[in-house]
Amino acid sequence: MKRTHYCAAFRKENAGETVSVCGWIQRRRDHGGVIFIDLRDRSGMVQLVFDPEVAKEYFPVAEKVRPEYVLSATGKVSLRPEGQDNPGMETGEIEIYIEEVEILNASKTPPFLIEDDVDCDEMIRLKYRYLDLRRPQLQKNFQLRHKLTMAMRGFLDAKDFWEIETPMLTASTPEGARDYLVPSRVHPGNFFALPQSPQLFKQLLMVSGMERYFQIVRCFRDEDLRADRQPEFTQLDIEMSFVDQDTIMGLMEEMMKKIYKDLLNIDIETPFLRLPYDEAMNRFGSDKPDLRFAMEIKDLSDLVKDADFKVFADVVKKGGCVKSINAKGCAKYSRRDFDALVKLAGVYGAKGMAWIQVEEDGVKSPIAKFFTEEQLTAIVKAMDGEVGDALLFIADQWETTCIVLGNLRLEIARREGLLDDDKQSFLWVVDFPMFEYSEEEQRYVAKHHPFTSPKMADLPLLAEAPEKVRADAYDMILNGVEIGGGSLRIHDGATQAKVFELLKLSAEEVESKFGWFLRAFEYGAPPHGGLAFGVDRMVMLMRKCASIRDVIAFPKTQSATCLVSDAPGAVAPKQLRELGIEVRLTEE
RNA sequence: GGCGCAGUAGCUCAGUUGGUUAGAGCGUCGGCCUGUCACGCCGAAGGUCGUGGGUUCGAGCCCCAUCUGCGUCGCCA
Repeated sequence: MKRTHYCAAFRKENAGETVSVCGWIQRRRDHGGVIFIDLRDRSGMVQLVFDPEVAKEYFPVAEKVRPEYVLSATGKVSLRPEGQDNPGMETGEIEIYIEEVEILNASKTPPFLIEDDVDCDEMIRLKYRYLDLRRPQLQKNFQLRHKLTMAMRGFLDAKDFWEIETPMLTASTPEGARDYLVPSRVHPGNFFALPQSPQLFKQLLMVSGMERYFQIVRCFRDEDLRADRQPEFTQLDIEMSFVDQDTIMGLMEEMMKKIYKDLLNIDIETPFLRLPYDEAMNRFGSDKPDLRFAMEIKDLSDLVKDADFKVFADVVKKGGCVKSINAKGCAKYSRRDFDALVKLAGVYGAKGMAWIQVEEDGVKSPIAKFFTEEQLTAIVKAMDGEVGDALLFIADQWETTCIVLGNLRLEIARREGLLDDDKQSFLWVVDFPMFEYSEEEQRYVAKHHPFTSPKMADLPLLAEAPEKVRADAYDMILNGVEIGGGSLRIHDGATQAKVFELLKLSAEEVESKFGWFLRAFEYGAPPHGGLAFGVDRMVMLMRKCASIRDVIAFPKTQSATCLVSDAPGAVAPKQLRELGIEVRLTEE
């Protein structure tokens, strides 16, 4: 078997060369006397010509082969006859007159065509993933993914980082996502957990004096899946000693700038905008705002608190707020459209949604009758409402109001085509709250993780007003997607103890769950911090993929199964006996 | 766990008010064809209508349950 070139390597300059190519048959066009075969490999396609006068003994081979057969072919690159160029093909100016061909393997008829525009049920694509992956679009996704991780390694190596591996079989820790567990045969009844992230180990590496660490690492979280969430996913995990927040963020901006330039030839502006969490929520209704478009949220509580509209007035009285967005040009929406938006608001917890359509002859609104002319004019003015706009209102507790409007803002943007795929809107969201109160658990829980450092300035608030304590935490956002996040870490035992106390973790619990980790901090832990990027999400954004499954070679379905291997599956009774495990399925 | 969409030939889909033998395009198979590139022409094969139950003289279609895939809320320190 010979191979001198990739299929897509040929241009008219190659005419006259004798070459050998290998690949899969894309399509065969049999004209009786002459047969054309499009041969595909990783690089693209080239047209092979079987002419009985050139290689008579191989003509029967060309008659026999079918799509996805694997061939090795040798022949002479030739300019195509006058007028026979195919401008839609990279190699459309030439073709290869085959002198010799070998069938390296036959193929069953594939269940679907191997083409970019296959319109095929994803279940079948996932079952035959190895065929789906032959499609050029998916191959490009993995080529870029490779280039991305290579670029990350190159950049970080140049900045004195060391790539160090951490355990996959590790300890289950409370807080955070549900763990994937691995039973121990040697210690029946005991379990490892697969890492949700290498968080604790990378901090130990800082105690170890590694100073600058990174790892491109698989992480596991046993939670429900989404279009951008898989139970196993890849992080670029980074940690540094002796740095402040600005140093970390500046370095990461430099990395993103280089990656986008080198891989996509896109220039991105640095430094990125730094938006405090409160401001992100107030102006955009999200802790990962999409800043490719404006449509900012405005607070109208003061304007409406004395109006006759009880719904608004009561919410404000109870400490909530009334906020609004201006959906430019959406006054044209039908009652049906507004009802759909109300329904959407309900999904995110709103009890209702009010709206005002600003029209030539005044405002039109189901709630107009509750307001005076002056009040309506003031509201429209406050929202910069012009004829043709629709103002959407939500009245609720602060967080709900923000989140609902944030999602309405995105929905309007989608409907109105405001989301430009070619725009890269990077920013940092900073100053996250350290804790949030969990109604379910009746206690405060860490919003990031319990090793995140509170802001020094907010330390006095730790005891009396934990919800007001901000953390030295930061998320990198691109086009409304959280692509990375991290924090400075607590490196002194006293602060860490206070945080655990606030999280209502008893000394015994802390000792049993984190004792092994905290002990390290008694031996001279340097100040340190870091962050982690979602590699899959970055590839998605760079390749404009709608699904994270398109950037993972063998992804799981929404119910966390693998359709290629049929995992998870039952195991032999012997395996369970060795592990001391008995399976008892509860019948519902 | 909740809400929503989908499941009919290998693939993508159509299928009327519940009524004889469930159709089309692509693909596949066979034949013809020396310049196609989604080649063309002629012919053929190919179906548990996701699964189970119910209503009915009769169900692809109506009802109930269930499975699978996708989206989403909860969840994801």
